[in-house]
Amino acid sequence: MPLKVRKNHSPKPPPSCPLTECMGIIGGAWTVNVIWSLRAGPRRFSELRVDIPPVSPKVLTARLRELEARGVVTREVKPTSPPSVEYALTDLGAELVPAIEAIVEVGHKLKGAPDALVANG
Amino acid sequence: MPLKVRKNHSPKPPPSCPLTECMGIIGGAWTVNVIWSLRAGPRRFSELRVDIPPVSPKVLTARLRELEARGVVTREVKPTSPPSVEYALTDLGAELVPAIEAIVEVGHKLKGAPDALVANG
DNA sequence: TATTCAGGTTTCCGCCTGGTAACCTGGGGT
DNA sequence: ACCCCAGGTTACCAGGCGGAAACCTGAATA
Repeated sequence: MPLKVRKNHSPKPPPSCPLTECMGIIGGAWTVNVIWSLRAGPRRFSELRVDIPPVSPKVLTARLRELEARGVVTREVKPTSPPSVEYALTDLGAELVPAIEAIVEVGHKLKGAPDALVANG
Repeated sequence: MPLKVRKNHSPKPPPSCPLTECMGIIGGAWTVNVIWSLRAGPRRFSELRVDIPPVSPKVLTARLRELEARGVVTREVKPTSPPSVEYALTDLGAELVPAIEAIVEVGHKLKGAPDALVANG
């Protein structure tokens, strides 16, 4: 038996790099899509699910909670029946929108074929 | 025995979303750091390793190959001895720099504590 | 002959991430 | 009495993704 050492041994080397730190957030699956979806105004949980069909409720919840904890989005429960929950970008979150716009822009121009590797002399 | 189905079954559902597609690239570990490191001019493999100490050669190679295949960086072998290899951003790659700048900007302002989650009623 | 140096490649292995599916809560409608 | 809806939560599970370490090539240098 090889003795598994838990990796939570020390509190973790600080990223100390704002780039790495921020990528730790927006790097999660569907995170940028959520922010993108919120750029035009507040949106409810189930609306986000429609905007981003492949996201599962589990992951969507996880992303929204992370973004809320980091101050990127707000969460507001409306006392309707059934209660609905609105998510919106904070000012901080709004700062990410131009970044994501640039990413989308590049996305449009990307060559889609990783197979192009083999074809070039 | 539960019958493992290979996932390469069909050529893959097209991302069809430029955002998701582009995140597929820059989402890889250290990718943004590489682009960030190249923003001020061309850089050799071992210089990048110095710029980004925690990156392993395996991963650095993988990232550079991907970025090259997608037209984000160029790779040029200089016939010195030993031969050195210079990587540089393409025009397309340069488009990502402002995006990454915005990400860095947000990174500076992020609250660092995910543990803040538990403390709230 | 051995070493160094650049720029990788290869193998192995563990973790974390994300997908799937089932379940939950509470009020309102019929 | 029952179901539905919103907005989740939970348990389980696979595999991809990245870290670590060892190895490789060819020319120049000691």
